[in-house]
Amino acid sequence: MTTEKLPNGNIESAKQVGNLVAFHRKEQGLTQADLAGLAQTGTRFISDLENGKGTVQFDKVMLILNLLGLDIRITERS
Amino acid sequence: MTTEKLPNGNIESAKQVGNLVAFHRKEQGLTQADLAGLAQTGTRFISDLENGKGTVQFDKVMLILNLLGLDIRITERS
DNA sequence: TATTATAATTCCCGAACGGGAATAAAAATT
DNA sequence: AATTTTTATTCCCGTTCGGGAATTATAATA
Repeated sequence: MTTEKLPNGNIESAKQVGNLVAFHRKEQGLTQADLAGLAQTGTRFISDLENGKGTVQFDKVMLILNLLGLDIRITERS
Repeated sequence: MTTEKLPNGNIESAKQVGNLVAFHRKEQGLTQADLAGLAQTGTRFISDLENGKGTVQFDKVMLILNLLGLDIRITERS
């Protein structure tokens, strides 16, 4: 897997979100199966998400970010 | 339509995103058809999104936010 | 209030999500 | 290197998205 830098600024792609999810999941010592269990979803969804699949459902993404203690903020472009 | 306050802080629901989209779209003098055209999608998707449908596709949501000049930022919960 | 513009809802339906389970691949640990 | 754990990929298949178009409802303007 190509190690990509984590986005410090704005999110521009689903792949960046996937990287964030994978990073913070591991940071908390969780496997994909763990996170899938917490989110009441399947491991395939977690895998898809972490690999940057853009067509995943929006609310599921929000749920995962929430479970990992990540906040989403939307602001006007400066 | 119930006028709801726009979220100043973190996004917690798809409905909040929908409110943001609707607000900024109108602010820029765009109709749903206009925005749908820009995003190469249909008016039904815009309507669904603005009404808080959570199962819309993640990358489409990002595209719309982008087109409206809105930035997405994901940070660790303080 | 009448008229017009905009938005929401419904229908049909092809395309694709996503769960579960199994397998393959990759990573980690000893 | 061998074993074990974790992750990725594939399959089957029910469910649902989402486009287009038409209709209904709502909002806006004269």
